Amino acid sequence: MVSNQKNNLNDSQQEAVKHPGGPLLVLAGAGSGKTRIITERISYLINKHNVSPSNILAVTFTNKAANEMKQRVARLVQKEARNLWIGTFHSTCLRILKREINKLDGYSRDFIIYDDADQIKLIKDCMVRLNIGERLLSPKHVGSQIDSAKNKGLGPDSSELNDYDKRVLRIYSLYEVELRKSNALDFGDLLHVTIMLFEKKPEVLQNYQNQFQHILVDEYQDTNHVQYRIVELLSRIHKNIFVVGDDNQSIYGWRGADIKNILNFEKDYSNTQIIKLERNYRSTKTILEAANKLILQNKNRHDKNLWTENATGDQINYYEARDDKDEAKHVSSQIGIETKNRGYSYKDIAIFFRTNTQSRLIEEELLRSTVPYKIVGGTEFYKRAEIKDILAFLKVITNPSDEISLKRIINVPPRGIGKITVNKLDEIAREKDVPFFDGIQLALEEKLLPSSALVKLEKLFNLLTRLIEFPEKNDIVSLINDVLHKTGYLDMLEKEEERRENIGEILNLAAEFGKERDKPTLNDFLDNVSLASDLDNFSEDADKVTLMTLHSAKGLEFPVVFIIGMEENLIPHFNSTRNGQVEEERRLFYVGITRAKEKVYLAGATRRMTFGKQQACIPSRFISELPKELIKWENFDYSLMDKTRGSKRSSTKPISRTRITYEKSGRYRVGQKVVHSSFGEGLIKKVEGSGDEAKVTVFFPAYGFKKIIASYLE
DNA sequence: CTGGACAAGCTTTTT
DNA sequence: GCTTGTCCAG
Repeated sequence: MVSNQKNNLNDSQQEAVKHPGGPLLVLAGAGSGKTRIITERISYLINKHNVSPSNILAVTFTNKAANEMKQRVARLVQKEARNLWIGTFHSTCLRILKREINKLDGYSRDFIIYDDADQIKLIKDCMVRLNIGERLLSPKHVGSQIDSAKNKGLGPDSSELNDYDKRVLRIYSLYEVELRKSNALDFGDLLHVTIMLFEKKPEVLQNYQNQFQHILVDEYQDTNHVQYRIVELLSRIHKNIFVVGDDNQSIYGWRGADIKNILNFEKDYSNTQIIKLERNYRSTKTILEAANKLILQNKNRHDKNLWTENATGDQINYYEARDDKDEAKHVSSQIGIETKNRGYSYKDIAIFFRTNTQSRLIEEELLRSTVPYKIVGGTEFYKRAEIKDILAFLKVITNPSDEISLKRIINVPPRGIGKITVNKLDEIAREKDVPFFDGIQLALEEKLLPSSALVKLEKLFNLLTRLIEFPEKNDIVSLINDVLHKTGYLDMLEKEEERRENIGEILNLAAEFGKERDKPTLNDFLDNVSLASDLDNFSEDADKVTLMTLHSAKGLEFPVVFIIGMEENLIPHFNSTRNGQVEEERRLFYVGITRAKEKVYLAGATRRMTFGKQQACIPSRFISELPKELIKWENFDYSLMDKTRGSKRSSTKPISRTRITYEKSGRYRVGQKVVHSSFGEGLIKKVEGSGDEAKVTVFFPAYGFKKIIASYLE
């Protein structure tokens, strides 16, 4: 938080904090003190209006934001802030379901949560059973279809899913049956089943409606339909719904977030008051002006005009790198300059990118130049095989019905139970209509398998039963240790230093969890882990450069921000240009720029390794949407004018390929009509160079003049 | 049944 | 370039 705002709220902010009640929409621009409004509002309600903390529900978008909010409120409030309901939609719904879900037929409170990897596995199993080949229908696609149905609150039998592929619907139906059998909920279920509960058990809904006298929602622009309904249902009695958001920062459309929720708020709630926060306390005038001009290109938005009294500050730097390696070197050397000559600490600096894979080269370069960094998200800790294995053991222990987890560990470490045995067990379980685990027991009792298999299965069965009977009074740490030793998992990792370290990390997590909770149960621990993400462990204390995706960057701020990969097909991402989601990509870039307090560095490359192949790239259209005078162009024309490089490169390539590109670029001449994948149809105005590196200047009616690498044109 | 060798497919973004 | 899946010899 910027110091000039530390103690005093401005008029609009005060108006929001002291809002008398009823629906309120706070349209808060980037850096206008959004989160602060919510914390101040909560403490105002508690301190000045004597509202009990347990009657307040505050929903945020990430666990990190929730934790931060809890801490800030705790500092402002005398009373027990612990009773506040602060969390993400998912964690809030989880909390409700853990108390109430048994009131719904077919659900029990000791359910476990399936993450998306578990979800995909289960979908694959279902597809095999339904004889639907993965070639015809990708499980991932099916998964996103199911998610999107759940985000709309639609079950597999819903008539509103008529336009869905029939096969997807059959998979969805079976998938639901299997989820119930495994006593598991997927991420979408946490919200979807909560709505079902509220609809089928009005008395449960009423309890919560009465309890939550005040509901506050942060990042309202990112709510999807189910989330919208949850909030709407819960606020019906007291109608004190206080939402804060910025439509310009809506970046989760792909997850079902509906920007209409914020655009139509005043239509949805009668007597809505709207307050706009347009003063930015974060960024320099330069950064803000660039961001404002950029977002002006979007049609679908509330009118806002962000302004600041901060200094003008430095120009925005744009560096056009030769290739992705050069880009990484540039970032790393600029970090060196900023820290050594300009007094910035490593923790003042962040590097944002569109896709997680982009981080690798940067990491390598930072390692080489010994710049300390931390990476948020990416190949997440919780996705590592050894972590998933241990968690699978724990899930089976707390919930033996969990088929996906049981199948994961049935032969880990290798104990001679292979595919054939598993398939037979599958058959047995399905024939007798019992969960997979009971199928094992049945096979043992009735000797339904060859004795060699039965011996191995019995060993495993006894091992698991012993672990399941592990007395509750023992803590989770010793349970994990027990799993590690008795299953032989630790022996298996004898030579795998890094994996053992990760195992150590999960032990630390369990120990910490044990300390935090009064009576920590295994099930709670697993819930906690399922909803946790790397983002939560992000700590501002360590003096390290932060690396993360543009999506994870939302809600954060840094004095110096680097955004890399400023190229067409990366931002806007390839998939978004075709689906007409360019506005959302623009908002994403907007989010990135507005994280910066003082300096913005943009970088893009003319060549980049994708799929293990060098690919030509052209600058992102968003670069040309920034006011030219605010930008310091570094190296911009370098790649276009450097002729030696072009000949050098083509000489290292196989002759046949060079010849082909020669012929291709030789096709182009001034006045010719060409088609580009992103810019559409255009007219050639100038041709420079030849071969692979030929540059063609093309006029596109919608985008103006562009210099393009010949091989990029159709 | 295991493990190694090879092929295929793949990349948005996250709770 | 990396990860996951498949095939085959042992």
